[in-house]
Amino acid sequence: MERGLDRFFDVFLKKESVFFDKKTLQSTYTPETILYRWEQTKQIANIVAPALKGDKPSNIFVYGKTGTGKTLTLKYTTQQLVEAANRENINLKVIYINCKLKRSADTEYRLIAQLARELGKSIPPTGLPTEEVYRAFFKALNKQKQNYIFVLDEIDQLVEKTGDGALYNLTRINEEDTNSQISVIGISNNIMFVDNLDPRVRSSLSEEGVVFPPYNALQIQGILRQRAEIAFKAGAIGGGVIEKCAAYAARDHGDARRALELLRVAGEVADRKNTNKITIEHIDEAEQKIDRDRMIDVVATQPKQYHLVLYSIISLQPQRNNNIFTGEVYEVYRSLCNKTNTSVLTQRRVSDIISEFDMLGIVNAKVISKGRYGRTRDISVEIPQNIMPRIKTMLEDSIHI
DNA sequence: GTCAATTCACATGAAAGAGACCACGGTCTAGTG
DNA sequence: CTAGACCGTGGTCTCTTTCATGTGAATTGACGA
Repeated sequence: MERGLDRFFDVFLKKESVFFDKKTLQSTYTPETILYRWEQTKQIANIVAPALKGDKPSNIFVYGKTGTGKTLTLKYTTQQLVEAANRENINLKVIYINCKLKRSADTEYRLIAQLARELGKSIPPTGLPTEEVYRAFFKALNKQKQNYIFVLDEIDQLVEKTGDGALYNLTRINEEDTNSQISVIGISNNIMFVDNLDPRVRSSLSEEGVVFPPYNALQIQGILRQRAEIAFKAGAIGGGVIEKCAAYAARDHGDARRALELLRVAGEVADRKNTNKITIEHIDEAEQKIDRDRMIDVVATQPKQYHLVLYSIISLQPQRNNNIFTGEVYEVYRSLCNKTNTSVLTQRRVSDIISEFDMLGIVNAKVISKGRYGRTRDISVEIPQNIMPRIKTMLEDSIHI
């Protein structure tokens, strides 16, 4: 036994890998040059440049689908700006905040608390009135004369969840008598969200707008090549591999992040198969693997009640051949709850849970009208057959059947 | 046969409640000089 | 006298319930041809 494991590790260590340095394929990696985004970089630089003279730059609204380089470009541009400001001895601070991160900045309280923390205040995660946090925040702003740029990533998430109150207050700070001036750069991948904004917030936030169009297939190829040069050993990429990765991603609204992930996983697949060249087949496999892993992960991290609902849907699937209605799901769910001694949620809630599964892509739930026989959701399961057994046992484990 | 009214089975929205978690200020207690 | 334990109040946040309102087409039933 021990000998066998010895050999295993030996083999593992000696095993050739197609990778040279994987990190360039990770989404956190910042390349030295950002491809195909010169136009946007220039625009943003132009808008924020007045900060170097101590003026307040206009607020910016940045829009673009996921994986179009928004965050990357913005981080790069603001970093350059800060460096320039330091050279000129200008007081300028850029604070980047991602509003989507759970328990970090996804509510008004947490956003302001996070900002205040960045300014050196220590704010408890909860327990204080929001006003109190605002006071602390303003005090920190006023402590010294300084210009701030707040970059709020995924700002649409914040507004969707908690309204535009925080933005309203932020954009109004300059009207008040403060030592510091602040500019807000809002990043969103949803254009429609500005429509639901208070008109004052909207006009103030979108003083300037910058749009990040999706990459086309050729551009994605360029990006992949740039990264692959460092990520893989020479000759590790078979013919047509880059092209195929790019094609997959371009089909899906030009998401470069997806393309990079695809390439990385394809490399891992190749490694596992002990080949030293990535081929087109590996990409197909990688694509499936990504989808499967993602779905398994999503299901696994749902809470128990969700598992009960999903299990109800899945157990209805064979007999009803994918024409499952909310009422039926609820019936099964209720008896399941009784069987497993779990508290029963209302149908209202279960209805919401089902639509959340829909959004996660685990089921497809379309609202249909059956005329005289009412309105309901037409639910069908979207879990691929080859991972169904795993999902099922996972659910059964979770709900103790 | 045609057309408007009816009706079903939920969907969808808004508001409020429950419970977990937490800060703050005041009061109590025990230890110290 | 003071530091720390303890408690009540009031705050946020998530998940949930309650109450109210909306909705689209199959069905129904009145009507006229």
